[in-house]
Amino acid sequence: MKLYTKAKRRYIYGMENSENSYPRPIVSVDLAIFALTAAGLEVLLAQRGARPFEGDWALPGGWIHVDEDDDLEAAARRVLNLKTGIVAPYLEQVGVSGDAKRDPRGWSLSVTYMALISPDDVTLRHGGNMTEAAWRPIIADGVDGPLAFDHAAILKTAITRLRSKVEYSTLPVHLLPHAFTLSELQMVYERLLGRSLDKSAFRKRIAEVDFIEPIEGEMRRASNRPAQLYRLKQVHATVFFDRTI
Amino acid sequence: MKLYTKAKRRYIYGMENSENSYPRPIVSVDLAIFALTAAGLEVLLAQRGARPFEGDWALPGGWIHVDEDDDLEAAARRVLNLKTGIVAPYLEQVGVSGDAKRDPRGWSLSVTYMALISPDDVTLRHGGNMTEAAWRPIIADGVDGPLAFDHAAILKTAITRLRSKVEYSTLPVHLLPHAFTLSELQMVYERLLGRSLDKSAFRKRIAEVDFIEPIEGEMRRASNRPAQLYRLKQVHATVFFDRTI
DNA sequence: GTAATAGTGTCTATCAGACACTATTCA
DNA sequence: TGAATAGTGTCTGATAGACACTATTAC
Repeated sequence: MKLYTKAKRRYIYGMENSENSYPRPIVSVDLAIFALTAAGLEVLLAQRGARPFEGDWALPGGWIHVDEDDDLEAAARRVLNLKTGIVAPYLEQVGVSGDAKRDPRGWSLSVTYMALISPDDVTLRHGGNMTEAAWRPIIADGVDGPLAFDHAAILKTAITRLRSKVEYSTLPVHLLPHAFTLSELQMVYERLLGRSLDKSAFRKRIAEVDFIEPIEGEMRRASNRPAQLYRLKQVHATVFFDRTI
Repeated sequence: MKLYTKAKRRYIYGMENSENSYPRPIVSVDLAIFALTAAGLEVLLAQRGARPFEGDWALPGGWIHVDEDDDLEAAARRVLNLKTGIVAPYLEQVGVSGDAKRDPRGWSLSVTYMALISPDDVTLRHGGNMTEAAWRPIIADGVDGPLAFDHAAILKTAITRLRSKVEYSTLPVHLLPHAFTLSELQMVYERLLGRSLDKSAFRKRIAEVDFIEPIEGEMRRASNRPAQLYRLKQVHATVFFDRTI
């Protein structure tokens, strides 16, 4: 899709410093929202209600509202809240995808954020240019079936990022609700990694990075020994181990 | 800088699916180009020859040329070649910075790439909207003196990314020329980390990740025992250690 | 008491790093 | 031979992980 001839582009280029009339790419913010449910790791997808790719599934996203969003992260948080009702989850920029062909409307950018949420906290919403939203299980490096735009590639990048951080960081804690036990935290790691961990070694590792604290007097009770409930010490500090969990 | 009233924006929003006439942010591609010289780790800066921030120093960058650049990385490579003459160095997307205020011309995005190059390979060039280019030493988390836009923050992110990868990956090899000795590679790590490494342990680590190979028959000669020269096995495969180097 | 899970202690095989050693060139 | 750096071997203190143990609740 060639909007300008080279000569025309050069002319505009010469003006860029005064008025910046250089042709601008389209920019959207898209989210890979992950949750760990009974079915395993899942991602939230939205069915598109408008062209292009009408009826196809895609990562939920939207345009930047230049008069409303202070910055990129604010735009991502707005989209997240619009789709899930969640206000303050873990949100991390994954990267940008941009080329001439990913969107038939022209040269476009997608700024991708990854969100980790607890399924308990979500209220799915839809509207705007999406007709439906649904959780879809992660299989291998993506989901079953095609996605709109280059969202399959974007999702793969986000999954890779998530998996690599599971091995080396405290990031998975954001998939749990506010209060959780050490056994629950260990299970999150085990399910994401697909292997079992030694309880003693796991607790040693968690203790030495010191990112959670017991909630005084609060216990998870069942028909066995009660378990201490923990919470994050500081919500936004992801700690990295110097080796595998 | 409010270009549209809320009502106006909503009207345009309604059209987005047919013609995407939603207001678009400005997008630039900026580079943090690192090299390890006699003076230490340095970054290439360009002095701006046009408003805004005329005369200030900035990361070299440019606009996306929608009729010329196939994708974001192509745009970054074009800018890199324009400034340094280098064709195929290590290039990695660091992230996007975007908000309403970083550029006085309006809501803008900067897609940042980090490049690692060998100082031997560079031929500095300037022209276009930059008057001069210069290598500036990295001090702590940035350079001495202010930078245009939010480039100081962007540079800080790139430096952090580089430092974290030095500890855990084979990435520093890209700061060396095509052929290098193991002692030279170790020195690169030592200078970047600011601490000395044990030769035996270092070589064990390098050997086990298997990313370089000896160049048959080629040796670095001086007035001592000659050293085997090595090269990267596959240029674009950065290997990660499962612990600190 | 039993069942079930929480939480802790100990022992060992492994290995990263310290250090010393040998190798190979030039002058 | 001496100087200088390349390259290798060995030993040990630290520790990750295996495994067994104790603790505390419901019933």
